[in-house]
Amino acid sequence: MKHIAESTVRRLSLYLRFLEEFDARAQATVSSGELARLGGTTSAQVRKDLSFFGSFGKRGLGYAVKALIESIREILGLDHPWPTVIVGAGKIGAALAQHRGFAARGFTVVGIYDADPAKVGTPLDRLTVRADSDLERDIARLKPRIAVLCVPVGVAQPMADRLVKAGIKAILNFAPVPLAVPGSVTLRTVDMATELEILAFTLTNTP
Amino acid sequence: MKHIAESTVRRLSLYLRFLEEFDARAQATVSSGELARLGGTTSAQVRKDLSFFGSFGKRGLGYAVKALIESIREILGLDHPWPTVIVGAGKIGAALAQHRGFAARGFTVVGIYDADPAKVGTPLDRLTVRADSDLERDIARLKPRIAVLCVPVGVAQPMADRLVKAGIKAILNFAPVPLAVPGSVTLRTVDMATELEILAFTLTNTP
DNA sequence: GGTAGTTTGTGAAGGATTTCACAAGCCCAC
DNA sequence: GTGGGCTTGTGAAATCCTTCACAAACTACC
Repeated sequence: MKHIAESTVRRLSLYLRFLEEFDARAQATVSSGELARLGGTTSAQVRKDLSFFGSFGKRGLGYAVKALIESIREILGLDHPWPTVIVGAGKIGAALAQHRGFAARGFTVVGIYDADPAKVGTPLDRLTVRADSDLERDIARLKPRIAVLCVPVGVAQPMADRLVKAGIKAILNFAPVPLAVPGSVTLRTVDMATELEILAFTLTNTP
Repeated sequence: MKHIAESTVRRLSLYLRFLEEFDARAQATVSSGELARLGGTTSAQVRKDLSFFGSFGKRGLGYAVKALIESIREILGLDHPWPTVIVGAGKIGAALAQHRGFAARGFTVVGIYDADPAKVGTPLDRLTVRADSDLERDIARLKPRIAVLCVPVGVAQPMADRLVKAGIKAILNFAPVPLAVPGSVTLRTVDMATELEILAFTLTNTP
């Protein structure tokens, strides 16, 4: 398949949110213009984004909300659950483990791990923090393909290496350090400080 | 000034990290190639990024680490502190309030607020959760220009409106909903579920 | 002082993404 | 069934971002 820009995928995720809201309000169809207005983009952009994957609308009418939800779910791979592990049960890891939004989208947290014996055993929602030495066994058993990495900077790279070796195929990294992973593994780093710095830059450079 | 792409600013933030590491190891100069390798980009990109703001290197030699750190700090606006408020003392808000990386970059959290009386008074590091009714007075007094918004989806928009009215100029939004703010206010939304969905898409669409 | 070896800064080229603009298709009313 | 009013899907144009490639400038060493 042709390469799809990340910005396109990000917008599809956003459209999906809006569509679910429309569905909740029992609106049956929606136009590219409506989705665009909500998403802060243009109707042409919405149509182009969808057109990479097929033809989902009806001219003159717009898109059937329920059908488009199904289609986008399938495009994003959300038509089946994604067992996920969280590594690091510090403040951020624990917060994410209890985060509603993940489960709602099919990212089932099947385990949260920490190297600190003091944290092991802590209950978090329906989970209990487990020892990081259990990671390999649990990954082999529960077959999560995604890991959310919330460990301190110093141990992020070795832990990423362990996860890759254990069979993890995608890592969402919250440690403020760029990680090296093999090409067969997908990596995304979310760095809160960088986001604030972008804000600071904008404030500094706009009159 | 000419418009600068967000990707450029994001990379500058990254270069700054590397430069600080080089400085900690007492390396005095660095080439665009070294920065590029660490950052997963090309040396031409590094030089182009910097060239938007001036000419910082010496041909044949590279960049003086300490001087470039100073220059990038100034470009990003990190040469002075940024008082910041966190709104919402739930799991994510509390985690961010205690996050080391913010203070390290000059984002001083001057207050954390919540509407839930049960949370008000909770100590977090050197701060105590305050009532959200204190927001307007505190913003007027402490003059933060940046707010980190960690409230539930349902109240995110009204709270953003309040913050804007109170004088906040930039919002980092963790609520999974796009907010409307006036053009004079900068907004960034970080949506964890979207990040996971991008991973899911990649896993689904790579052989 | 001159030469070899680096590395920067930057126009120009190339590639990617967004926007434009319009034909084609659909519904509804009559 | 025909016309009017919408809305999609999509090539083409425009814009934005990255990579290329090379002259200019510096150090080191003889």
